[in-house]
Amino acid sequence: MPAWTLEAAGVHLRRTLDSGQAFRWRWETRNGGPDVATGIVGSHRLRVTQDARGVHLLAPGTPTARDALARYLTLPSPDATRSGGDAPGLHRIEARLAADAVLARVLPRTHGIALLVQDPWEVLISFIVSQNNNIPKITRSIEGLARALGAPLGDGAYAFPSPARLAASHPATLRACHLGYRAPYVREAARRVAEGRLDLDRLRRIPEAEAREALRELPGIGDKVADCVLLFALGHVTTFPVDVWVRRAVERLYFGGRPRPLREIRAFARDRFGPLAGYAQQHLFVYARTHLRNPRGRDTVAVTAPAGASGRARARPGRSRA
DNA sequence: GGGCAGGTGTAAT
DNA sequence: ATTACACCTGCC
Repeated sequence: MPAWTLEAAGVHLRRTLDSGQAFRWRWETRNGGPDVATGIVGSHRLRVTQDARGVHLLAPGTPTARDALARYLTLPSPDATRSGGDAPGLHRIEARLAADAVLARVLPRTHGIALLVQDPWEVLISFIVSQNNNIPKITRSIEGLARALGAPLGDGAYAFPSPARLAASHPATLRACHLGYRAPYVREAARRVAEGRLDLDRLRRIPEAEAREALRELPGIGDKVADCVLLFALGHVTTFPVDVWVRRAVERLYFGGRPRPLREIRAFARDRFGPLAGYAQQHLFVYARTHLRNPRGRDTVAVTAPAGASGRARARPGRSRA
């Protein structure tokens, strides 16, 4: 009962936390009640759930934990970008997205995805680890880093390690986290941040393109990882990271399944979605993960079919992620 | 067991 | 300026 509640209008908590932005949330299913998620945000181990009234923070009940959750779930706005002003809210954002005929058919299956406001340092390392990798293994590597180098938070939870701790870590420690060839990338990023050669907070305040360039200076960071950091942590919500899933979705839903060069997909997204590109990307990603798992499938009809034919889900059962 | 997974760097045109 | 290939590792 001592839950503190956040209205979070229009947010689908589970979809949001499972939408590939964050790697530190675990769900437990409870029969008889709503599912509960436990996640590490900064130095807090948060337990949250959602019902019709909103998102409830079950524990801990401290003011700092509340602040951390509130900030985490504050929608980065494409309009008010860095000048303050009114945030549009998720309903309004999705209404605007639905002006796109394809997204209008995607949204019924993906609505409620919020962009989180995460710690840039954690996101940087997490997405370096994500390259040419899969989600379960990324999750284990991040968990391993936290366990080995992060501050203990109680109940077997550990904060994400600081740049200094990671920079000073022993190679064997990183090896035990199964980073593979990404280990040197992680180490170098940690060094640069720890030594102040890369100022992540500064990247919030400069134009997206400049921030991207700065991130790409780091070894092991290309457009995709840089874009993820810009979008998921630095408030540059017009960014459109293109991974294999988003690429698949765009090719399938907008280009009749024809392969397109990466640069074309990026340009297409800019033109088509403008300031809402970041949100559009999340919906396309989640849609692809749940409905386009078969690389050669023909499930484009589910979304691109004429108006009368929509409605019934055409998706195969498919695996859902752990 | 070769191929693939939320890419990137490098060496070839 | 594009295109191919290798790469840690775990899983099928």
